[in-house]
Amino acid sequence: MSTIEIPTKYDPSKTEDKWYAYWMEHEFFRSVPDEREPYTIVIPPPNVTGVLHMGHMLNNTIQDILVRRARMKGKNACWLPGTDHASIATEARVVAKLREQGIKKSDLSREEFMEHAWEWTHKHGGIILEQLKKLGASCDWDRTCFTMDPALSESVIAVFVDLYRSGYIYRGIRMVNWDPQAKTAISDEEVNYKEVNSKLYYVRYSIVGREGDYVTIATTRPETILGDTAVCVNPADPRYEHLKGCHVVVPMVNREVPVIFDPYVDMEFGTGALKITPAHDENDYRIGLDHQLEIIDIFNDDGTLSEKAGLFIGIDRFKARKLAVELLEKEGFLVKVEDYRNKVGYSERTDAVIEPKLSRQWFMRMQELAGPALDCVMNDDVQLIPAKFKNTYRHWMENIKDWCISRQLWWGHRIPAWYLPDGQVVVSFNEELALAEAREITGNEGLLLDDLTQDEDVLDTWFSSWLWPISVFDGIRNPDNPDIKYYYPTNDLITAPEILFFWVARMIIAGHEFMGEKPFRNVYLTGIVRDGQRRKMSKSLGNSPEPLELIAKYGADGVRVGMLLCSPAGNDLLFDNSLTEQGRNFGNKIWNAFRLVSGWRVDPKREQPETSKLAASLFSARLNQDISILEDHFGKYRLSDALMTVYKLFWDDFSSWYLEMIKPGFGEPVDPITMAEAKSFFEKMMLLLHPFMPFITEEIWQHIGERKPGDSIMKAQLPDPKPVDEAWIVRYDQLKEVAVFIRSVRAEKNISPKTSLSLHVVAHQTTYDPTLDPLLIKLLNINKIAINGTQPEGCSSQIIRSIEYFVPFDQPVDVEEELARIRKEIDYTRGFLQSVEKKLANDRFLSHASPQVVDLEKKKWADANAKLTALTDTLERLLGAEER
RNA sequence: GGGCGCUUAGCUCAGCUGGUUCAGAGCACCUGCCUUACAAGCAGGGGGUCACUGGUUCGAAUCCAGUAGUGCCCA
Repeated sequence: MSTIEIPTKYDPSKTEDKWYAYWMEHEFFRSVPDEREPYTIVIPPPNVTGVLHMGHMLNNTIQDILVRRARMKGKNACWLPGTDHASIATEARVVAKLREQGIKKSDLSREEFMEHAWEWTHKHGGIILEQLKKLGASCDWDRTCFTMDPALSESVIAVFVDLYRSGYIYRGIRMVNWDPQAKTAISDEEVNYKEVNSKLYYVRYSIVGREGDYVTIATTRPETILGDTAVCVNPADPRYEHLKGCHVVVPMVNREVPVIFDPYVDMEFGTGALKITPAHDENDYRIGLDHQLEIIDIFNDDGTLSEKAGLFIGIDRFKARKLAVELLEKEGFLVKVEDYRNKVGYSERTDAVIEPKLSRQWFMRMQELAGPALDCVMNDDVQLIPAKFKNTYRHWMENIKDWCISRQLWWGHRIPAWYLPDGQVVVSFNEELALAEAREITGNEGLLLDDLTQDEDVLDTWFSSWLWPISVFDGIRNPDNPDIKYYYPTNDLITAPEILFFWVARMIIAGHEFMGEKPFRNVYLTGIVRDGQRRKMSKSLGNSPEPLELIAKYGADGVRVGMLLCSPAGNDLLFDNSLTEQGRNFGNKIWNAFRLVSGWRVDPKREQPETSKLAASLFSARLNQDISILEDHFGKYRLSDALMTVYKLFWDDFSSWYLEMIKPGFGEPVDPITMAEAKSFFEKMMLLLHPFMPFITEEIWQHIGERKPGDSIMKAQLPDPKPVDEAWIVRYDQLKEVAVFIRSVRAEKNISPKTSLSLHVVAHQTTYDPTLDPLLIKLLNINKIAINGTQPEGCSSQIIRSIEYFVPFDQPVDVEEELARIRKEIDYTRGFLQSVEKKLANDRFLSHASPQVVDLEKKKWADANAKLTALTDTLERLLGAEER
């Protein structure tokens, strides 16, 4: 093959789809339990409503790298994909879509609505997984799961029944975060608090029996005055001592309510008097319970005011706030209004302002279950990467609250609880079993299915995803099946720190509770993808590139490299297109190296030149060294560093050094041994790069050796780390330094690379190793190397590790400049030598420091001393030259 | 308000249990090159009081305390 046939630019669009189809066709992603060691990742299931965004790109690139690497290390790798039904988000989408068609949810029966929802899911649910294929994701697609698949749904119901029967699940009245738009309770974790500009209204309440006397309270929510059932002050507050036993009149509704005393009230805030609305504030509710206050719920489920409010009935809460302020002002109760900044909770799903609301919900007791889940993270049985998240994790687990698991929605797993006519509840796997149980507990054999009413609510989506690593292998229903026994516990979980608590922690809890074993060994927490201004990338901000367009422009390999270059674990990554550009450029570099090698003509009779033999020894040593470094980086999940290691290995050591060393002269053929070595090195590097850049490496791997149909780089084994020959590494580094010296001399003195130079070498207090001389001659256009001869006139010199190198040239030397440079170096070396001598003369250093450190200092002294001698020699020579 | 983390080159970050000439990498920048794989490239180069102050130590970017700035979690 000649270079003319291969284009000079690599075009990913010509290879990526082709190889993905090939991998699929040959089922290389498929995993079936066998005798090999398993390596398992379950995907964090994206929402069915979702489309691929930059966060997914990062997250799935990392998963694919780990899976592909494990596969190439001989493990039976299984990456299990799937999606999540996302109750609130999906239901909101479906409701919105129906509304567009003029259909109201309330006009539909539950069954009809579910049909629409399923239709929507079937149409859109798989999109994101299809997009992942463009990225090169090597998931076992045959195992794709959905949280509402029959098997997974049954698992969820079974777990609910089990936990109910063992007393962990209960029904209770609590203050919940109510989303009036979605008309459902949501969990604490789904509330985003944002700081907003609001107003603090000062309102006075007249005191019963004391005409003209008032107590003034401050509130940000004057509309909730309608639900006030007390005014509270701190018992230690002297300003309000006289109110003991008094009642006040709630403005607008003219309700008489007591003044109560509770140390909860902050005397510094506002006026020190607090209005109490037990139905609409968590703390007020608690105070209300303590003081046995009346509870008046003034809101409907949609956030409008209810009849209980007495005023503004049917009006939205924000509109009602305005009206309340107007009314208060008109009636003379409004004292003043101040600007105020406070934090307001918004629904993560609908962005509606959360309304704290009392309601009857299903809860799960968490404290006891959390114990093992906390321990296993603290003792690294489950390892968090980076470990800094252990602190946050502990803090949360030690203060864990009961989990509100019911949602007032239709889309999701309906709570398997049935109510009897007398209000009793039975929890069971299905209607029939529930009926049987109902008959048993009531003793009424005449009960019929129609007498039972199933709970209307569905379960929190996390109540199914917390089982994900188990239920995808059917471990809840069939704990002894071969899949769960083989793949569980999984190895790595790759996810975002944002869901450490409400997903990761709960999975760990579920793992211990239902499997008696952690669900995964390592949790790699990725950063958040941000733009250059550190803003989170989002659709609404419009600052996020469209992932598929990026892939089309730079290739999946380029995008993968770009994502990874800026993503140390746990750190946010500031994404910029220039990074993907760097990734694309790297692909092009690989491509052109391939063009070069594949363009060489082999002459089978040609002997291998000494230079190529040396080059192989050097590169082989470096390769082995980097393979070990890679092992280390992967072991610590430093994927960015791992990539950078291979990046530099390929670009610098392989392309810039090795290929230049073995490159045949223009028009000349290459010998068969060198060609074979070059191809073998190239192939090894494709293997090392494959997890990062699956497509280009497959393309080149297929061309660089003899392949049969069905062969793939995916099935090849990664090279194992071998002992590194340090002697070659030392020679290699010395060679590089000498080369840089000679090149900079050429650059400074404007000497063309075509002009041949001679090199003079003087070894100071050491022996010169001439092994690599042939390479110096070839790489740097040197015509001869003179060792320890007379020092030539008119030359540049440099000392590299006690060896002094001289490059003579025809032009006159600027002696003054040389002298200044040498003197500067002498000063520096003297200073350094002195600091070392000071250490060595210090008894306390000698007695405290370890022997290795002392030896090291002695060696530093010897090296510096040798260098100083050489520098002084040079100085004297230059001074001599100047005198003449 | 409580808890946790961070601050190293213009940018993004490494720097493991204090000890090489320890101050690093990539990108960006500057200079010179269309050298027969690659200008999506090649060669060379500049750039930092390791946030500040104090302490421990023979020795501190590294350990400790305080200060300032900044971020996250919880309330």
